Amino acid sequence: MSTDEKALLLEANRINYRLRSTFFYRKLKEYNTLSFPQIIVELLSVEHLYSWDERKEWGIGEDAFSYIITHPELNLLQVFCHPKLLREHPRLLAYYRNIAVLSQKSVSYLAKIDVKKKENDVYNTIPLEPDQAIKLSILFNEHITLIIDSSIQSFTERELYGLLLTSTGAQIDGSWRNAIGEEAEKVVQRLLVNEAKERNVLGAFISRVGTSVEQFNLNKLEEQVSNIHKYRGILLINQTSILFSSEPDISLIAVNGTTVSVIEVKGGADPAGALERYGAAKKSFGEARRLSPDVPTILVASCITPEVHTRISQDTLITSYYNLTELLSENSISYHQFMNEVFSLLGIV
DNA sequence: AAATGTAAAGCCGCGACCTA
DNA sequence: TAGGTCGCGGCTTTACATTT
Repeated sequence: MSTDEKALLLEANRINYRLRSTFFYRKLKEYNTLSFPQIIVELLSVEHLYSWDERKEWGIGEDAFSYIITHPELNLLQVFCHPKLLREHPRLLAYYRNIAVLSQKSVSYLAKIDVKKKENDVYNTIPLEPDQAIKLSILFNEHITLIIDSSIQSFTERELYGLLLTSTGAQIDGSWRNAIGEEAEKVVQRLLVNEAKERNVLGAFISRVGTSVEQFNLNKLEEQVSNIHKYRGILLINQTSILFSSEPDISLIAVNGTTVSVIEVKGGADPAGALERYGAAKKSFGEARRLSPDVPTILVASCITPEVHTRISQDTLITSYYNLTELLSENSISYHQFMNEVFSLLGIV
């Protein structure tokens, strides 16, 4: 790797990790994680209105139960999930799930229940069915019982909140991984739209909702480009179009509706993940080639290791490759190469 | 038949670990 | 040490089912 490339990579990493820091902070607020303990404390005033007689059926271990009930600062509602409470306040699903250190994905695997919608349901419009409340309580309580038992009579309130936060951190991390890929796709989409405008070939935007189109209007362009997620593509004045989707991320569509080329964007910058992203791109391109055997495929990736580079250059599945970081630097050679390739595939010189 | 709801599969990757 | 491999997170799309 040249010193230039090293500097480029370093700068890209610096930007990415700065974004990651603020992303975590933003998500922590968005998930309302810190408000849960307060909500629980408020509920403690009605704790006597909840019976724990059936605790055995709810997955609560007897040792853990007696430990909590005799603990000076921990309360039952704080630690164990009560099915009635869960039905009354479905949003607290997120609290008990994280106390039990279960991911949304794990709950969907283990209890076959999609908790995401219910956790985000601020207005309590989605009811939680009785059997679901029981099922979830059992799962959560079994896990928190495991944790308390493993602590050997030393579990504290601070540790309880520690669990809440670490589990939430894992969730935010997963969300971040999505955001990386999404953002990289959008970056390339915006580049294409702007270039289309520069070349005076931008005809209209295709809206994601319904079938509406928005005629190209210079005054609205800036807003449209910053809200690129609202659009599923653009129409060009030579009656071709560029479509944004997933798998492939971007498709170039000919006058007759056939796909002239597919573009896959990989935003991840971690060298350790280079081969994996290469594999993912191959998978996407494989599908495109299956549908039309000779279609040119273009890979845009942030980080390619030497090993992956040699594989790409020998791989007929990938027609051409561009470095995303290079593409983004002002007036770079690869930017022009990329744009020339894309627009000539669309019949624009 | 159209609209809406739900489950499954696929996509977005990272960090830890391990090896050449 | 670089980077290949593994396992895991969330989110979106797709396929299928159900309701209107």
